[in-house]
This record gives sequence, C-alpha cells and structure tokens, in this order.
Amino acid sequence: MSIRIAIIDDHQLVRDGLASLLHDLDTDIEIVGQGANGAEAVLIAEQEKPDIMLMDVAMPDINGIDATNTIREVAPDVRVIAVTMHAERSFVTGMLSAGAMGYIRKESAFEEISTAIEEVIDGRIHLGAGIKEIANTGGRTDTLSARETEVLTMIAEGKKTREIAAELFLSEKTVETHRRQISRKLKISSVAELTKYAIRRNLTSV
Amino acid sequence: MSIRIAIIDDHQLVRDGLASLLHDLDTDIEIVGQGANGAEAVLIAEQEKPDIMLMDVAMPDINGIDATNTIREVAPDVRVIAVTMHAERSFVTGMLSAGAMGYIRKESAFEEISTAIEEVIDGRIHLGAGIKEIANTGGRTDTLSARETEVLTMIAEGKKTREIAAELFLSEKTVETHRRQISRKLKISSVAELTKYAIRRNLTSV
DNA sequence: TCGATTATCAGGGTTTTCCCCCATACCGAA
DNA sequence: TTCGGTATGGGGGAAAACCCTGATAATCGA
Repeated sequence: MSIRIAIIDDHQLVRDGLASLLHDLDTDIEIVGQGANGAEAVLIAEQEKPDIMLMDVAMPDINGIDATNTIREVAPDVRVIAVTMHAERSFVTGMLSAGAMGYIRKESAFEEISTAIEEVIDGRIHLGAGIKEIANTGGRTDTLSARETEVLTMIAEGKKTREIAAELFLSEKTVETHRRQISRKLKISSVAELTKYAIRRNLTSV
Repeated sequence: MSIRIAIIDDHQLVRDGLASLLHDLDTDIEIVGQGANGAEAVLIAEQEKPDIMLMDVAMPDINGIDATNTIREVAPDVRVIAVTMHAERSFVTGMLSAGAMGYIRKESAFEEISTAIEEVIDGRIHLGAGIKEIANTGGRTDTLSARETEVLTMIAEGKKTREIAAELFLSEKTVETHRRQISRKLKISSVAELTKYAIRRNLTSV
C-alpha cells in the first residue's frame, strides 16, 4: 500500500528537493507526477489520481486555488495540501474553501509535511503553525468583483487608465470608477501598495 | 576528502530539500550548516569554513550580495554559488562582482547544481543557462545613486513626492528630479513597475 | 419582487505626477 | 582641468490620477 504523491511548484529545484525528502522518508512513498503550474496540476490529478497533491499557491497562469477548485470536480479523491511561502489570509481561506486538506508554509521544517501527509491520509485536516488563527481572524474578505480584479491586475502591470479603458473597450470614466472602488474597498490609495497587494494575490508577478 | 557545503535560504523546506538532494547525490557531501538570512550566512562561513555555500540572493535583512561581500573578507576560501529565483541583471552582476563563483536559477534541474559544485570545486565559474548573456548584455549597470535608491524605496512604499520631500528635507522639485532620473536610468515609467523593481532589489517587501 | 451590488458613463474640479528647459555646486576620474 | 555624474533647486505647462455628484441598466440573492 504505497502512498502516491504529486508535487506542484513553479521551481523545479523545490520540486526535486521535496521529492528527495519524501523518498528518503519512506520507501512506500511514490512520486507520481510533478507540475509547474495549475494547469499541469489539473492534468496530473486527472491522469494519475494521486492520493496526495502538494500544491504551491502562487504560480504563473492558473494559481493553486483555481487549480484545487477544478481538481475537486475532475478528481475529487485527490487530497490537496497547500505548500506555500505566503500565509496571506485570502490564500488560506481560498485554499481551504477550495477543498484543500492542509496548509503549510515553506518556512516549516520537513517534519511538518510528513505529519501533514499522515493526517490527511487519515482523513483529517492539517494546518501549519498559526494557520488556523489566520483562517479565523479578520472576518470579512476584500471581495473585489471580477471586473475590479481585472482592472487591479492591469494597474499592477503598470498600465494607465487610458490603456486599460482601450483594452477593455470601456470609457476612461468607467475605469476611473473601478479604480476608486478598488481603493475604497481595499483602503489603499497608492499604486505602489496596490501593486504589492496584487502581487500577494498572485494577480501579477514581481 | 568530503565536500563541505552550507545552504542559505529563507525557506527551511527549500534548504531541507537541497540538503536531501545533495545527500542522495554523493555520500562524500557533508552539509555543515544551514541559514535563513545573510547574517547567518556570514556566521556559518566564519565558523564552518565550508567549501561551498549555496546562497539565495533575495532574503530578509542582509541579502545575498552583501553577505557574499562580507564573506569575501572574513572567509575568502568559501566559494559562494548563488541559487535564486531571479535572473535579474543586477542580481547576477551584483553576486558575481561580490565574488560568487556560480549563479543558478531555482527553475533549473538539480543536475545543474551538481555540475556547478563540481566546476566550482575545480576553481571554475559556473553560470546557469542564459546567465552569461544576462551578465554581458546591456553594458552598463543600472547604477542608482544612494539618494535615488532612497527615493525609489519611498516611492515603492506608496509615498508621494510631497511626503518624500518632507521626510528628506528636500524641495518637491528635487524629489521630482530624482524620480525623473530614476525612471530614465531604469527605463521604467510606471509606479507599479518601479515597485516591482524595488521588491526584486529587496528595497521594500511585498 | 425588491434592494444591493455591479457595471457602465458624464460633468467638473483639484491634486499629483510627468516632462520640458534651466542653474548652481561639488566631486572624482580621465 | 575639463567632463560626467550627483545633488540640489526653479518655472511652467501637459497629462494623469483623484474626487465629488449623479445617472442608467443589469443582475442577483433574500
């Protein structure tokens, strides 16, 4: 009865490292797939049906949250454990409500992963140090609408109102309204901080 | 004749992973230290005098470039190999002129690291795919002056010209000139991209 | 069905940034 | 010693962003 694990992370060195650690941990562990982004994660989940999928959250193209949501549909038996640098509230709640069974930071020691795997195999949920608190505090989320998120992404890519309007076939006034709405909701006024916010949300990359 | 290696990276999972990979690679490899930031790197270099130090570049507090510079003074025999996510020109040139003997991206496969270690042990310099080109293209560096760097940092923290002027006891006009100079040198016009640049330079955090 | 939210756009004004040209003073390298 | 870069500032104007009020249509959940 070996445990079949897939690893999703956009850095191959990180994947190789995790694979090596897991391999050393237990010969019953089998690495059945590696992927560098959300799309590959979904493919591997469908094709390999691993028992456990270790998934980075911030990745190019499709992120871990969206990938996990899709996996819930196409391969509901695959258990996803988030392994990420960020303990951002929205990341945690996003992954958990997408159906992840675990959440671990890369700051953790490897033992954290091995216990998480055990627990998740047993059907329990494993959250790393402090994650439970993060998931519960705060209360409300910054719910930007899809359009607002789209505009925010373009702001964080350095585009100006006129360019955004042209690209989305909107009037500049509309884009201005979206900008104002975004700032109001997030309570952020400067482009610099909006950019950082967008980076944390993985709307754009550094 | 074992090879003594230290690993510096702000994520323990990454360090553990690398350690495991190195251990599997060759039993003659000995991991003599791990550190999470530049200060720890310097300490380990002094105390352990490893043959090779694998060093992340973007780290909290003291970054890899400064750490490498210091190590050149306190433990000149330690050979530093940069292992990082970013192929940023200034990172590459910074690390190389600080005396690093290698530069590898985390996107690489592990074989890249093992060959790099071999070559560096032999006294050669190992640059990952495309790094040589990055180091050579462009010619001159983006040498922002100390003042400009200071202003850029404050821009990336979301401050506006007036606030920066007040904080630095300058006229707004001077700060404007610095802004213009920064944009000219970096060929970046938007605050969003300046912010990303500053994040990559570790001038501000996400 | 009804109110809230979203998405769209306008007028009109202030603030901030961007972009010219310009000047002075200092310093260090060629 | 001259030239390039740095640091400091000014005048003036154009562009962009910010902020207010107000409007209409669609959608969506209670």
